Amino acid sequence: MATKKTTKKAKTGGAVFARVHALVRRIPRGRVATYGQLSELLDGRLSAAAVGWALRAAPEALPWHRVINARGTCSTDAERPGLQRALLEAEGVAFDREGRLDLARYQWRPKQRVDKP
DNA sequence: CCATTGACGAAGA
DNA sequence: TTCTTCGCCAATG
Repeated sequence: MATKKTTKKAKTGGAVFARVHALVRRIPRGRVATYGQLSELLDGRLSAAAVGWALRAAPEALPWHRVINARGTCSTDAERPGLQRALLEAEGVAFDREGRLDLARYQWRPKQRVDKP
């Protein structure tokens, strides 16, 4: 290997969005996932920020509203005020008065049950 | 190719 | 607990 300028460690040729897309689609209705969680499910090669980038450029067909930050708040409030919260509430997710939800209760758990007493 | 940004996360104050 | 700082990777100009 002689010329190695572009660090293509992982098929970054636009496959980033495709990967995130496939993962977000697996999130069941009434459940949410954090950016960091998605990054870990993606082998942790992508950072949470990278996941956010893919979602921001994602089509409307993608249920991005099920993806929130680690604080349990909607980061999209700047671009889509109230939209993400409304969509989640329609799926049975309850929000706090400060616009936050209980991650321990609504965070999607792949491969395991998600019911908390 | 370099610099800046961004819907993030973790750690420190 | 909240706010700030730094680091993360990818996309854009």
